[in-house]
Amino acid sequence: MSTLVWLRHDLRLADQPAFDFAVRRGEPVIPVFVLEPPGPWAPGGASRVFLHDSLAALAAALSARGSQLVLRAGAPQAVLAALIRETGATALAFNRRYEPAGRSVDGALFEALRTQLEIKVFNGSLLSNPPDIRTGGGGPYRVFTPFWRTLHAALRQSLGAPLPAPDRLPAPARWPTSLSLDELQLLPHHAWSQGLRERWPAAATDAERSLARFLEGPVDAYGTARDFPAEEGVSGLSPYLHLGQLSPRQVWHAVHERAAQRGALEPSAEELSWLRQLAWREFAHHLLWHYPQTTDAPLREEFAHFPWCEDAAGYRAWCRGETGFPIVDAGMRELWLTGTMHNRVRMIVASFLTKDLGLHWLRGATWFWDTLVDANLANNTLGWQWTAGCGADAAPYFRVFNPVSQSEKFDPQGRYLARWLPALAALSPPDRHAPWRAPALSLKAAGVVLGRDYPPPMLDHGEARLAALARLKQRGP
DNA sequence: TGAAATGTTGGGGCG
DNA sequence: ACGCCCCAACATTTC
Repeated sequence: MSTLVWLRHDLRLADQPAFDFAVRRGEPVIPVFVLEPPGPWAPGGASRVFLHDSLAALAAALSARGSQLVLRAGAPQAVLAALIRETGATALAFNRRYEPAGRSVDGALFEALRTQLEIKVFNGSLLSNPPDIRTGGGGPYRVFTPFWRTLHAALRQSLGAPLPAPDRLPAPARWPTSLSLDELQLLPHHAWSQGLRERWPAAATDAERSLARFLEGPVDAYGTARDFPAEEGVSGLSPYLHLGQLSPRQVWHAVHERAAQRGALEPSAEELSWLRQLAWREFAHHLLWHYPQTTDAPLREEFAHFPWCEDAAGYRAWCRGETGFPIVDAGMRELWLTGTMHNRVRMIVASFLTKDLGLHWLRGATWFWDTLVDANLANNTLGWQWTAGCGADAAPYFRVFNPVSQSEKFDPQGRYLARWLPALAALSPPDRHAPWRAPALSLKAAGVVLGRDYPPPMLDHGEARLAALARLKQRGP
């Protein structure tokens, strides 16, 4: 007699509906993580590293509460069926996941095992269950703003307080065998991952600390500061929201608590502009739930046969941060070194890939998938389709970012550029945005030789923009 | 959650 | 005083 809790994107103890159910049930609780065989959109390199550290942190938190984390590998249905036999478990609890591959695994597993034991499925990673948010006509939303209005109204009605973490988890008399964390082989053999491991400590307490820091002050300037990648203007919570060190409900609740503490009935405009970003995450999952094919296919039909370019050398330069456009290269190097990129810069590099280089948005999505610590299929899909213009509520086709003016506008002091492109740090801030335009004397004084210390621009943005507009204009059936 | 081209306005220099 | 040009600053349109 025991309860299995199958963990996936909910690696925490607080506000964890599956754990809450299991503890209330009063029988021994066996937390288990199953490393699944690779399939489409299986976690990429950076995600696996973060998963490794996250599992280690969760195991530590569990053992501090008299429990353990059981690690297994294989197809979940077979693995859990075996575990049920070994432990005599009478119930299985887990929190829903929303990406297509996970849904089909979970659905088949539910049907196969439901006759053997009680199975409870909860919502642990979203503020709302996708099928519950509907337009007046009963269909899914495809535009963000009306989605946000409806979601906000629904949460005002029904979102409860987060569940407390259990003090202790009742342990079974005998623990089932577990693989060691190293046996999951989530870490690469080379040393690349050290930077991102330092940048992203993986415990739930680390996530809570980040949230607290953000609510300490930065949230009050979020609306404008969030656009400046050199500032500490964003929360940096996305990896934790992805693996579940923090639940969106905890975040929502913390903001409302903050407002209540100063006697306000509603969050401030700045606080709301941040919660709005959390709603974009909801919207992405809502779309992926209703349009599961969009991980690989454009949501808008007229893009099905779009003439994307082939440019292997261009793609390589983009990936490596060697395009010669500093804001693009700085972002791509931040990504490689830390496993994240500031959101403003994500839009700029994505526009460069899909518009200036004309490459298929899936090329970008795939690279992000492998390198982002916060890689999340719903967010990644929405973001790339939005930029490419083929998604829901997408950027109009003519919206092409100018990498130089964006850099001048959002990194006016060139501090972000200098941080990630040390070769340009000796240039005066105005010269960093477009070093090929800098006076020869300035380059000389800074000891910068284009082509040696930093590449010349790989294309002419003005021409690339016109070519992109021409391709986009004549798209369609 | 763009940018560039084009249009409009108004101040100032100047003959 | 007046008309003319230039151009910055801002607004509108177009891609």
